[in-house]
Amino acid sequence: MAKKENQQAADSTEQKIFDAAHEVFTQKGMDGTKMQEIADRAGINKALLHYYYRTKEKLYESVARAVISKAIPAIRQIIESDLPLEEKIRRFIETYIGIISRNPFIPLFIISEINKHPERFIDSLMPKDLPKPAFFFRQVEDEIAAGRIRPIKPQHLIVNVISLCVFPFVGKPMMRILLGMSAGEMRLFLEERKDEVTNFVLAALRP
Amino acid sequence: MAKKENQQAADSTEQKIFDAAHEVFTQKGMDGTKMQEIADRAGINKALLHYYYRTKEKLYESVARAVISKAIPAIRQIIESDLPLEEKIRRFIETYIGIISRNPFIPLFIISEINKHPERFIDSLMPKDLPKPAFFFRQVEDEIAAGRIRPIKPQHLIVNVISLCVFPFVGKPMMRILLGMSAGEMRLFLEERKDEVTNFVLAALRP
DNA sequence: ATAAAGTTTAACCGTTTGGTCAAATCCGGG
DNA sequence: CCCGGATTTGACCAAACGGTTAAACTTTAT
Repeated sequence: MAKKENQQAADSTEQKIFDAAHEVFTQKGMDGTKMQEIADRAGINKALLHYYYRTKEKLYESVARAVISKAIPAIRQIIESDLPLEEKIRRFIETYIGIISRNPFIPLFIISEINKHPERFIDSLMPKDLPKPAFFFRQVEDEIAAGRIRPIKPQHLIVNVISLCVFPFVGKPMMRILLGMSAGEMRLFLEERKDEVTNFVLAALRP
Repeated sequence: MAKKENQQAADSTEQKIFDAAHEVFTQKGMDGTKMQEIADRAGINKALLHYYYRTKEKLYESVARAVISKAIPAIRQIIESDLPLEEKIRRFIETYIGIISRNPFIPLFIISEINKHPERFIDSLMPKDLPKPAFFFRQVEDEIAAGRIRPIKPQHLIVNVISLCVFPFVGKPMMRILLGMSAGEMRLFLEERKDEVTNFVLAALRP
């Protein structure tokens, strides 16, 4: 009982650090983040960062792993499921946009990380359980062969769908400027994305 | 004549600094770039960075302005031209993907900058001559009214086109992992994007 | 109650960083 | 050649930065 409370207290400091680091790293990246800032945000002494996480690098990797793993399982389940293709595409779009809406830092963080430190991403951050799109590709090809969708390379299709889901969130500030929208208008616009992307993709696939 | 040579020598040091800064800033961002590194890359004494550009911030802004302005004029000309809609979309895709292919750092740089420092972007880096999409929007609406394309909100259309053009380049390392491609295969894949995006968009617009 | 283990603190460390400054050097014109 | 302006150099600066350390404090186990 007393041991359990202590465990929670230890978890609490470690968790405080993690949460603060999560906020600052996702906002300012690795280089722009100072350890003192994380400590300030967590309301603790900076030395504790090293007590619990040893180095800045390791703290960053912990956060990065958590960020990266936030999206993978649900996406993987859909990609590898045996739902009919159209239903799969609908589900993918709905799920992916849902996840990104609730965690808008994810795409930019991952993209930034993988572009700046490809080796680190591949060597230690990349999840082992990435979705395998082979079944999806076969589905696309079967639908093409059956004449139910127009011919398209499956690789391009999946890249198109991902692009349409992700980029408006990544490029949101710029889209907003280009479209001359207020913050409220932009929020509404992004809420429409699920339907708009689904309709666009399915329309593009008509034979 | 002799004065001209001196002018060129001055330009040469300033240009050397700019070119080196361009390389390092676009790769490592503002926070990850050290002034000594730029000086090393330019083969000059670090104090010259301050002689010519005063501060790191000003040097960064010079580079950022150049990066941002690389894409705008050609894009703007197309968006605001009175080409027929289908031709406009073809031209836009071809031009935009062409620019990004030759300058793959542009999207990530701009996205990173605008997400990390929106005020700086809006206050001092944003070009005054951004494309105004109003005419494009009217064209889309006219084509819908005439039954030549299927109904779609013009704002979503332009965001879709931009997303399809840009994101595969921004997310290239991740796409490559997902698709299990070699570097050579990925290059070929990106070369196909012009046609694939054009076909996809035009297919999506069929009535 | 006591000792051991765990956690926290605050001062400190060496290195790095953007920037400064005065002297040296270069250049062009008279 | 001399002079003044422009450019370059190399040493230096203070602050920032990730990290260390030993002592103090807290918690746990006996």
